[in-house]
Amino acid sequence: MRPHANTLDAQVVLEQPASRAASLGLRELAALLKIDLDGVNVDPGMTFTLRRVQQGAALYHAGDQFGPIYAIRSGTFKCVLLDANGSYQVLGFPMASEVLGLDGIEEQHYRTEAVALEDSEVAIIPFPRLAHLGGRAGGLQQFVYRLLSRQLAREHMQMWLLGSLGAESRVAAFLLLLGERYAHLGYSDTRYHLRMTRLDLGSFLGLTQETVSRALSRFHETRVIQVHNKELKILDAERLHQIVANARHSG
Amino acid sequence: MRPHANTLDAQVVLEQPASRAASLGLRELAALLKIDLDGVNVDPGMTFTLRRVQQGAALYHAGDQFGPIYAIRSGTFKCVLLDANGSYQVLGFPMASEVLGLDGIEEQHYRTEAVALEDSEVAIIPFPRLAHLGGRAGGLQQFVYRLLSRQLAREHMQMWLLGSLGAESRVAAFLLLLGERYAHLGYSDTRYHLRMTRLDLGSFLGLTQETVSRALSRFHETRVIQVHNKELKILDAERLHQIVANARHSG
DNA sequence: CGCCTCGTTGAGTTCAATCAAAACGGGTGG
DNA sequence: CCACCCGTTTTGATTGAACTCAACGAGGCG
Repeated sequence: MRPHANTLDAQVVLEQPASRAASLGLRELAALLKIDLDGVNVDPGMTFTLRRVQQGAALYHAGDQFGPIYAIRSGTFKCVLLDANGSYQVLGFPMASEVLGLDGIEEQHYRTEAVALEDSEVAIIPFPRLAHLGGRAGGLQQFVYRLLSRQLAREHMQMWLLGSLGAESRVAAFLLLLGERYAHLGYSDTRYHLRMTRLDLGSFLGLTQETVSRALSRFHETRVIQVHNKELKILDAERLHQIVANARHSG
Repeated sequence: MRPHANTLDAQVVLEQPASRAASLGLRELAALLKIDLDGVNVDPGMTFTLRRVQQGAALYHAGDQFGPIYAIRSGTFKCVLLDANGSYQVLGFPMASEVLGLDGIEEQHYRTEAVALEDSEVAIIPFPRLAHLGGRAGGLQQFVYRLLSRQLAREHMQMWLLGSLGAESRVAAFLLLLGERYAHLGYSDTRYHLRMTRLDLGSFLGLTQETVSRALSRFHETRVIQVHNKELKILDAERLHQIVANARHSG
């Protein structure tokens, strides 16, 4: 109908015998994801169930118990991070050959919501089962999975920060997050050393060094923080949280 | 000297007998990374070498052959994405208990540069060796590693886009990237369907729907693209690339 | 047909970048 | 110890880009 088709047509599967219609072999999955399995001994009998998702439906919701991850066979999704107060940040538009649900590994529940933008089809990859395979090295493998997942979650927060906060809110959020990280290491969360220059901080926050400096000065004047060079002390964490909540385009 | 110390002091290691000074056991590493290994059978003899990095030195450079990943034992780093034309984007400031180098797995070379912001210490995790463990399930494991790594690389690009491009550049970059993704799936890279609303696109790009719409209209007027609702055609990809190069604060 | 969401366009305003210059701080060498 | 230099930080004035508010047009669906 349209002059150009943009979906991997579901017919491909539908027209196959019914017995094969609802699953995918490991090699097919690897081909779909463009991952090379040469030299690896794989169980040829391993199959992955397919699942249809119609337009507007969510594959999983934020906060759902972590289960499988999903390889997209056809269609398009949007991945959305939902803020507490109802605002939302789109993190990406995964399409065929990409994977959904990876960010849930560490916390054991999905952190985002995946909504189909058109009728789509995904292969279900039972991640938990996968992770328990691999005998002696199994522990190490999970190790790394979690590290990677953690990193993903961190970057999602960063995208949220860059995508939906104004300049002062970004600086405020950064100060609070850095405090949390120091607290996690056993240090004070209200008094610490900024180890980076204003320029680096600006680059990280998507701001110029002047804007960063001005934000810090303003916070200092209003007694929210106390800052001298790289030495920083948070005086009113509550106010910082309020400033973060005053996002720019977030209602 | 300072009223509050913010570094995990290197003395902790230095003061131990020399034979133990330069390495870390698996359980210690897990503790450092705050990862639970309970119930997992681990090789207690497995150790990880420590490495010092002094302030200003790079642990690895962008483009280096991928080797180990690094767990930070003490200190602070900055992770920098270097653009072709010299501009740079800071992706994060990893500290103790976090991990460096994960984004290199998929492409087999590090995509970022990790510079120490203070004298620091890292544990070397020989990732390639790790990935080859795990017999029958080894293939699947690598499978997932790559997926995660890919995702990380994608989000780094997104952070670069949000952090250092102006509104029109963001839209232009998005259109080109989407074209590449469609090309990767075997479709036209110059003519495709936008499956998301302007609102979602705006959220993703850190812009309002109006700004997105205006950018598209402008591109349409100047014959760079042709757009009607969600139907899109790129007429002058070269010009789009130029627009992306005209970043806002980029060097 | 009427409703509703989505998209476009315009006018006015705000916020952060830019340009410019001065103050500061740490390090070096006289 | 002081003078100097460098990179960093701060502050000010101005500009411009993107947001906001508001209205209208177009398409989809019951």
